[in-house]
Amino acid sequence: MSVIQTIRKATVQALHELYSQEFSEKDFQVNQTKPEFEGDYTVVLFSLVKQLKKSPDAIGNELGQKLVSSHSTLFASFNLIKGFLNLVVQDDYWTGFLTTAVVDTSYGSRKPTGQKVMIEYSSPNTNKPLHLGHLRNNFLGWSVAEIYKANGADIVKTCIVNDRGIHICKSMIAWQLFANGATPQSTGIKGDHFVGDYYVKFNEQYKKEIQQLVEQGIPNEEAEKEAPIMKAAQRMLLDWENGDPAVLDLWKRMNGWVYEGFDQTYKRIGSDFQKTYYESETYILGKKYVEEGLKKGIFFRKEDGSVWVDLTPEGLDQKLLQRRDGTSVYITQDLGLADVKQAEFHADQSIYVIGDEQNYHMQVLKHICKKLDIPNADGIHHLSYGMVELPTGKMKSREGTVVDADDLLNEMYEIAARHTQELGKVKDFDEEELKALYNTISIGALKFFLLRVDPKKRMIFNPKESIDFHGFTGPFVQYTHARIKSILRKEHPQNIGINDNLLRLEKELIISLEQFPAIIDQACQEMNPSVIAVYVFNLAKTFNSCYTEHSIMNAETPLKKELRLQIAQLTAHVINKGMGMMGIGVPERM
RNA sequence: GGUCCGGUAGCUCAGUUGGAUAGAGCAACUGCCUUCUAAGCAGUAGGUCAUUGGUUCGAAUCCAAUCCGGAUCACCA
Repeated sequence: MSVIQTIRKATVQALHELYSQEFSEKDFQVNQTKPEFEGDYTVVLFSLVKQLKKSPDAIGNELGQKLVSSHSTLFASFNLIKGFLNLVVQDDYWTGFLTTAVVDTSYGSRKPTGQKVMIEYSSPNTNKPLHLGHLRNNFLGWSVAEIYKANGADIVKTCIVNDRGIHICKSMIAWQLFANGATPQSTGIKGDHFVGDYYVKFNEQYKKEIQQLVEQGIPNEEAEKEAPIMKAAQRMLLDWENGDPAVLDLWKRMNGWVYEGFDQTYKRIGSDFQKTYYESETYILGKKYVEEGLKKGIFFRKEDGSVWVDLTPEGLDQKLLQRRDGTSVYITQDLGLADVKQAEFHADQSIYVIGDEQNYHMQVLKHICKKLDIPNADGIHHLSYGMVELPTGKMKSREGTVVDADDLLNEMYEIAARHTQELGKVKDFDEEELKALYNTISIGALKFFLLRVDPKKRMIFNPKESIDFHGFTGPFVQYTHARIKSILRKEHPQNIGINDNLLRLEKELIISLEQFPAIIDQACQEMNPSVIAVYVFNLAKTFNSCYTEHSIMNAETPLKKELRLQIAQLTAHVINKGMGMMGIGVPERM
């Protein structure tokens, strides 16, 4: 049990014994004591005043004495300032925690709870390469999965690939028209970029054709429908749905190119999935729910034959589920997929990592799943994240204002390499080691940058300023780890018991280390990796202060040295584990 | 127009079961490498927590109204 939990329980009991009334942990607050006061944790007394009809000072004195006398191994003393009861925890208690935790190689991981959690993320389209927005999605999904794992959950990572539809047909048509049989192999262009280029070409040609038609006096709206290249794309979509072998063949070929490209990028950023679903295989699945919903009277059919669900009682609108021509729409596919996934994995919780533009859609999906009695529909959760924007505004692929994922990764790599060389670091690394280090640093900087912000907030990325390697960044934390490892290579702690007075920074570090499991828990509850990022940064900062202030190798006494080695070792472990939950590696040297 | 989300230092962001004098990083300025890695440390400066009112011992945090920004409400996905 954590210190703060112990204090809460002890306080409930002490209050009960003092005043013969029932209390719960919600009747008062326990916070970490502000640095300007003496103490480690603080019980806020104001909320007890009404119930006890006593002054805060009176309660504080009685409670403080009671706590210190009944928990003498935990508390050293207390002091009382304006209704705040500051408790000083025994140094022995902290060092006792330290010597136990430092030998626990799994510190920070809970035992398996049996809870099964499905996380769907990434979900790319196969007509263009990944961009910065996808990276935020990937990093979030992967990280939340790791956080759940650390909290004892059994995780299934899934991905739904949007491999069919008009957007793919656009790339296909443009390739037929303009490629002259070129391939990624013949041009040396990465497959997903290759296909994406034809998507861009389609839009250029489409624009031209619209303009020509408009110049012929055709209204803009009509021109958009009548442009030959658009009509060709629509025809191709029909041919695809009718199973035209030539179209299917081209489709498979071009998707294959894209997957090759995606695989490279996924490998580079460390994304993986246990199960990948393809929309081309799942898009018809929803139909049976339409029938079922109609039978149960949950859905209704309008005069034109289209099928709807009425969600006005839930405060939403009516939603279309099947077009009048009998084809299904986006949400219907999602219904089918939700059920298939559930049948395959029986998850208690199903998390969808999707942009906040789909908040409404996901709300509707959950309501319908519940109405249809899809198992564990209550466990559906939309992990909604904000868009990544440029200083100039939203990224738009059609206008070429997207930050491409591969380009960005390459650029980061170059910066990491240049920066490392300028600092004159690791002169004795061979080429392979250097490559690995530049990768670790650049990917770490990028992941940390995207994960340190609360997912639900929109964030701004300024490519000009690029990403810093100083301050609240991945490399800062990685550097702290490398520093510690440099010491531990020279000397390890003996892992003996410690009985020594703690200096301010030593104690601050141990307190922080002790909070790690609670931090993981919070990050898990909130599905928010930024909680980990902030924590790990603060830990590293405190360590660096301590490092400069108090020498480890030349400590005042052998016992001090042992203490600081233990702190250093546990700090390295927690940094490693915390960064690992964000998919960020930590180097031994940098 | 309805619904949802956001507005905290010049910039990027922390800070919700309401708690002590609102915190980091970047940028600016001042110091610190003959001592465990200076991708570091110590310090200075920078605030009407969008605005107004309310709730109470106490509000960046809760409530109401207003202003600003965004998303969404498609027989697109």
